[in-house]
Formats: sequence, C-alpha cells, structure tokens
Amino acid sequence: MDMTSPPAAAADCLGVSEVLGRIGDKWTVQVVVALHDRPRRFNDLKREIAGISQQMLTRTLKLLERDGMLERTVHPSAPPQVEYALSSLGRSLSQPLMQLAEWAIAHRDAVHESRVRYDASQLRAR
Amino acid sequence: MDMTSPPAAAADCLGVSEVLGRIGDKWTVQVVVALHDRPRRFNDLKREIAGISQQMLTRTLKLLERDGMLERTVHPSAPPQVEYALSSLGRSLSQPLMQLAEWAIAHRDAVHESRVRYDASQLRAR
DNA sequence: CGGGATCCAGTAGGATACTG
DNA sequence: CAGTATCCTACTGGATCCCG
Repeated sequence: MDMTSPPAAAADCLGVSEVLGRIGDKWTVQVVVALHDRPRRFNDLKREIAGISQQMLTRTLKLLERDGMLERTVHPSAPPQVEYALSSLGRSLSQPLMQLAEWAIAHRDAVHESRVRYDASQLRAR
Repeated sequence: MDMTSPPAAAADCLGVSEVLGRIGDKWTVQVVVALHDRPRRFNDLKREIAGISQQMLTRTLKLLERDGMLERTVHPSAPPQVEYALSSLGRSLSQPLMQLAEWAIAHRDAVHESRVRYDASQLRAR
C-alpha cells in the first residue's frame, strides 16, 4: 500500500484512516494515556485500565511495541518484572491525540443531542 | 490550545477512545475528507472513494448524519437527488484530524521500519 | 439515482485455564 | 508476576438482489 511520495496532508487521507484504524481499537489509546505520565508494569496497567483482560492487554502492548510506540524492559528477577514505557514516538503521538481529546470534550454534548434527535425522528417516521 | 492544566484532557481519555472507536472504522474519515471541499451526491461519493460498497457508504453516511456531522438534503425530482454536506460540527472535526494526518505522514516510515525490525526479531526468536 | 433487505465471511474482543 | 493457549461470541464489512 506504499503510495508514491506524499503530496499534502489532505491528499494523504488514506494514511489518516490507516492510523485511525490502527489506534482506533478499544484499548490502544487507553494504554498510551495510562503510560503518559510514567512507565508501568503489566499488572499495574491491568489495574489502571478498568475492564481490560490480560489477553487484550498483552495483545495491545505487543502491537504498540511492534510499532515502536513503547519500550519493553525486562528486569531479570523472581518474580519477573517487566516495565513498559512510551518511546519518544509514542509520546509524539499523544500530542495530536490530546487535540482530539479536546475536540471530544468540546463537542460531546452536541453529538449526543444530535443522536437523541435523530433517533427520535427515526421512531416517528416508522 | 491550553494544556497547562493536564487533568482536563488526560482524565477524559475514555472520551478519546470513544471518539476514536467511532471514527476509527474503515470509511468514516475518508467520507469526511471527501466532503471537505464541497458537498457531494451519493454516487459521486461512491466514485470518489475507491473500494466502498453502497452498503457501507449508506451506513457511514447515516451514522455521520446521526452524529450531526453532516446534513442530508433531498431535492425532490426524477431521478432523485440527495446531497451530503459537512455540518460545522463535521468541519470542526477535520481540524484535529489534520493534526493526526501530519503525525501519520511524519512518522509513517519510523513505524514501518519498527514493524520490519520487530517481525524479523520474532522470526529469529522461534 | 439512492438507497433497503439479506446473507455471509472474517476478525475484534471476552472468559478462562494453564505456565515459566 | 507476566504472560500463553483455547474457545467462543458479536460485530464489522462485503456481495447481491430488490424497490421507489
């Protein structure tokens, strides 16, 4: 899917939806945000992120590591200690992520009201 | 943007992944971008967005309309004409979207190389 | 032209048990 | 503690046919 040399931002909309499709899953962003302040260990993250299973935490961490968004450090000891920390690439992502967060906060009510209106109008139409 | 007081945005990380989960699907962003310049009609969009089926275009447009991101105008005529245009809410979203687009462009190579490295190391480990 | 109604495959995500 | 291995369900997305 490697296009030619990227022209402008708007023309590269495919790249955007690629990124969004990648980080738009259920847990990735929550993990990134949880690691924003400081590195954390596995079960530390598991406790921090309400509702995530070991399975999904493992998968999400692996994908983020694969993309170079975080670094995994194993401290050989018993019991084993594994620390996850955002890489500089991972931190650079949280910048535009926060922009989106502010948009979400600013317009969440508008979206919610629109949905209520739309659903009501759909009911009347039946 | 004001990010001096951190908890406001950071604490609302759930809202972010909600938004990302919503627009992080396969087509939503591409539709928004396709409507960024000017309003378009159904089959116009279908031609513009390579690979989308009527089904998915219909679904995507409906969800965007439900969220108040676009306005649907029916011109009664034969054959019927339906025009889709971004609402101000929809246009406001493309702002943070472009931030993300620039991040994608700036770091796409880094991500790709990281994946290649990671996959190679996984092969060696087996 | 602009959809609606179906059917179907693939994958994301969840629960649980087990391991080094 | 930090995972791996299974199994299962639900939802996303695609193809097709039909209708006003």
